[in-house]
Amino acid sequence: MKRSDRTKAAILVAARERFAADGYAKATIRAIAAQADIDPSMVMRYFGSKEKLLAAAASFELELPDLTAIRPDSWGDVLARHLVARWERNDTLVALLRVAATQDFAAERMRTLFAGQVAPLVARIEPDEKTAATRAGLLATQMLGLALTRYVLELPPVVALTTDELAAWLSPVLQHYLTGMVPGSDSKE
Amino acid sequence: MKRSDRTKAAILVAARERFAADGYAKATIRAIAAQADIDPSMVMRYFGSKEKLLAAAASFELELPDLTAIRPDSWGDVLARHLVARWERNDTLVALLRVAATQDFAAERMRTLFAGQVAPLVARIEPDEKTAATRAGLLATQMLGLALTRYVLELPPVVALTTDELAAWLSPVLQHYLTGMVPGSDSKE
DNA sequence: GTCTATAATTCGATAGAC
DNA sequence: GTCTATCGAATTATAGAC
Repeated sequence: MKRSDRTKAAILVAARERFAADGYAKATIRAIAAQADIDPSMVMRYFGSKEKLLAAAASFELELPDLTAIRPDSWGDVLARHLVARWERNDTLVALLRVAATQDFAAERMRTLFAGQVAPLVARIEPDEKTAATRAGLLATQMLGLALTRYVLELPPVVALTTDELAAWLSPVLQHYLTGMVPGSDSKE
Repeated sequence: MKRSDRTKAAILVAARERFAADGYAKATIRAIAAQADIDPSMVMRYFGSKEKLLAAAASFELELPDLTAIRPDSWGDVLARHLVARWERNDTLVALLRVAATQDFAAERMRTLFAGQVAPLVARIEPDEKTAATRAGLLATQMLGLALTRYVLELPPVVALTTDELAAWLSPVLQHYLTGMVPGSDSKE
């Protein structure tokens, strides 16, 4: 374990915090370096550019549960609990979300993350390809909407909820998106 | 109707478009002025500062329907149709949402808009004050999540949905947040 | 009312000493 | 590896000519 590795790790931690708190433009390399207590030029030396620094700092795995190993009627419940727990105080997610609101390359990264991790999960339980993509997209509207209102906009009533209450409210919604009838054929899940 | 009024209106239109497309930092006064085909100094003359320009450009009414005039079991449906229709191609909303992701004063504005327009709507159909605030907050997670994924992140499956399909999917979710049982007392709506 | 010129900052990135 | 110094570019905002 070299000294440089520890320095790089410290930079990444500070970068996540600054990007998550301030977004891309306001999170300056100078501010990130100051928080990591190193020289700003070291950031450039190790990561090449600000954009590459963000790419390194905002890379992560959702580590979604395998729904095929679970009873279908508890999919929403399991997924809600998992995501709420996994996202609580997660600078990496908030950093990516905040930056993606203004930087195209970060939004593209978010789309890639969605296509690579959320869509495949749903594809394994929904045979129709187009329907699977739709269900995954709807899941994203609710989950990213939660992250946005709770961690970025910080709407008071959303912040006030406990993770247990959140999971309880979200569970039937995710279940609806995963198993609900597709509009056109009318019925209820 | 003075020339100056037309100029101000043109600036506001251009500002909404630039803020909605680029966020706060990248939407420069120069770029906004160029799009409105006027001199950058005129923007300062009329609005004083960039922050005041955003405040003027991102002010709007949600014009939510009065749910007390509607049968309770169609609340979700009416609200879903209304919001989906009202938000389609709405630069003002997207501008505020995008800027709120990085600028504290815009996030505060979003919280004010929520507290002033969404919360009161729910308060009229939910007697318990705390529960009403929670329901309103949950509504916001889904509706702002839709705006985020469809208009800002542009997740392909979410963009691909028609407004009718969207309303059909969202309707039971909004109904759940408006009328569903509060976690703790278990039952279904 | 409109525009030019520029002040005052700030930032990402680079060059090079040690 | 680490730091100083600085370049070049871009920004908001202002002062003032016409």
